[in-house]
Amino acid sequence: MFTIDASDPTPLYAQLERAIRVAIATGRLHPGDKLPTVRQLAVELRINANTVAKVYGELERAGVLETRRGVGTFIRDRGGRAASLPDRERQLTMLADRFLAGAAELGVPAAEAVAFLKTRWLDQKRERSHAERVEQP
Amino acid sequence: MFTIDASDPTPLYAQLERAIRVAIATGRLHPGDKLPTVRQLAVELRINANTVAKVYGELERAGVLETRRGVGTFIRDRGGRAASLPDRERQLTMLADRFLAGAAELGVPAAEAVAFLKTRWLDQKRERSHAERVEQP
Amino acid sequence: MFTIDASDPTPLYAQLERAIRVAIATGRLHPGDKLPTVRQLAVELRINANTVAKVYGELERAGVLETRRGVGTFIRDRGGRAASLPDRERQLTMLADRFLAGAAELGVPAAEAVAFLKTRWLDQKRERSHAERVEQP
Amino acid sequence: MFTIDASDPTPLYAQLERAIRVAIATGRLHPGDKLPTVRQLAVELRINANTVAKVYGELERAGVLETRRGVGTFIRDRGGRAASLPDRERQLTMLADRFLAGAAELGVPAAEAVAFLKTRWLDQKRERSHAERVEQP
DNA sequence: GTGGTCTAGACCACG
DNA sequence: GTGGTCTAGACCACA
Repeated sequence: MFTIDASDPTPLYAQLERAIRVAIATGRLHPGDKLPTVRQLAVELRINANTVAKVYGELERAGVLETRRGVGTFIRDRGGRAASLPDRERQLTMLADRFLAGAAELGVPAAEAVAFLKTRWLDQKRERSHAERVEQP
Repeated sequence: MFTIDASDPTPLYAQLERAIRVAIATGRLHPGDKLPTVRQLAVELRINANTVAKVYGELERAGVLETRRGVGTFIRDRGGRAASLPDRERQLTMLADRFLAGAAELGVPAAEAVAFLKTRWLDQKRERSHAERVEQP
Repeated sequence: MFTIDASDPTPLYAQLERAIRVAIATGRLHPGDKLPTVRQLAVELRINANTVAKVYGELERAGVLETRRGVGTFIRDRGGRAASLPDRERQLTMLADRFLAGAAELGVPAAEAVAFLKTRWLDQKRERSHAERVEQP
Repeated sequence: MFTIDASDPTPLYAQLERAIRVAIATGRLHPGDKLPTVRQLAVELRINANTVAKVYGELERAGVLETRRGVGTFIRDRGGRAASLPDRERQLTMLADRFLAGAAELGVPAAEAVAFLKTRWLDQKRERSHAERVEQP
C-alpha cells in the first residue's frame, strides 16, 4: 500500500503522511476511497498503531481525511490539490539525484547504474505479472 | 555551500550528511578539498556547531572525510573502501528499488522514470565538465 | 556494570565504547541482551546522558548494537560483519604489535609477555564458564 | 624511541608523557640520560613540536625531567619510583585484555590469536637482528 | 519511559 | 583558530 523505510532517518510518521498525500495527489487514491484501518496498516507497515493513528489524526485535522465513526477513514472530497507538474518534476529530480549519488558512492559508473536500473525494472515487471497470474488465473 | 531545510522533518544532521555525500559523489567536491570549518558552516547554515561537528565526525568514521588536528577537515582520497561485489549489488538493488518505488508513488510510469534518470545524469555530466572548465581553463 | 575513570585522559565515550566491546568480546554480554537505558547508565557512571547516547549511537552505526525505537538498546546477533581475510590479518598484526610494544615499554621480555597472555586467556575462559554455570545451572 | 598511536583517541601528549614515565620506571631510561631534543622527537613521532615541548615542560614541573639551558633535557635523579611489580602486572593485564578483546571482535579464536602473536614476535626478532647486522656488521 | 535531535556554552588538544 | 569533548537541558518520535 505505502512504502516505509525504517533505515531512513526521516521520522516514520512523516514518511507515512507524505506517502498518503502523494498517493492522493497523484491519483492513486481518490476522494471517497476507504483507507485501511489503523491496525491493518500498522501491521502491514510493521510500525506501532499509535503512529498510524497520529498520522490519520493530523491529516483529518488538515482536512485531507475524514473519519466516519464506526465505519472507517476516507479520503475527503477536496483533500489536496493534484501535485503540480513542476512539483512532480522537482521530486523526481530529487529521487534521481539520490540514486545517482548512491551509485557513485558505491563506485558504480553512472552508465552502469542506469543500465542496472533498467534491468531491475524489467525484473520487477516480470515478477509482478507472474504474481497476478497466480492470484487470478 | 549546502542547503538545509529546517521545515523538512528529516534531521538536520542527516540532511547535511547527505548534502556532503552528494556533493562528493557528483563531483562538486573533490578529494583533498578543504571543507568549511565547523563554526563557519554552522553560522552559514544557521545551525549549531555541534550539529556540524557530529556530521563531520560521522563522515570521518565512515572514511569519507579526514580531519587533520588543528588544521581542518578535508575530503578523503578514496571515499571509503570499495564494498565487496555481492554487497555492492545488494546495495545497488536497494537504491534502484527505492527510486522505482518513489517514482511509482508520484504516479510516474517506470519507463518515463528511467528516461528521466538518463536525462538527469547527462545534465549532471554537462554541469560537471562546465565547472571544471571554469576552475582550470 | 562498566568502569569509567574520569582521571584517565582517554575520552569518556572512548572508555565506555571499549568497555562495551570488551564485555561482548569476552562473553560477559551476549547477543540479544538488553543494555541499561541511556539515562540509567548515565546516572550510574555519573556522566552526561548525551555521552552515553553518543556511544550507543556509534556502536549502532558500527553494527554492534541495535536499538528498537521506544524499547531499548540490545546487543546484535553478529557484532558487525566479518572483515575480509587480508583485512583481518592486517588488523590482527596491528593488535599484536601494539601488545608487544606495550610490553616492551613495560620492560617485560616478549617471551614472558606471550606466556602471560596465554595465562590471561585461560583465566578468562575459566571465569566465563563459571559465569555460565551460575546463570544457567 | 617511544610509541605514539594516532588512531588511539587518547591525547598525544598523554601518550607521550606516559611513554616517558614508563621508560624511566622500567629502567629503559636512567637518571642523567639525555632525552632527544624537542624538534628531534617531534620529527620522529610525526607530531607537532609544541606538543613535545608541553610534555617536557609538564614533566619538568613534576620533577621528572631537568632542563639545562643550552645543553638539553635530562632524566632527574629521583624522577619516579620504579613501577611496582603489581602495577606492572596490572598494566600487562590491560594490554593482554585489549589484545584478546580485539581478536575476539575480529572473530579470531583466542587460541589462533595467541599463536599468531607468537609468530609475529619471532618475525620481529628476525627483522631486528637482520637490521643490526646491516647497521653494524 | 525509551532513544533521538538540537541548542548553548564551557573547556581542552593541537598547530 | 582548528576540531574534540562534555555538560545541562529542552523538545520530539515511538511503544
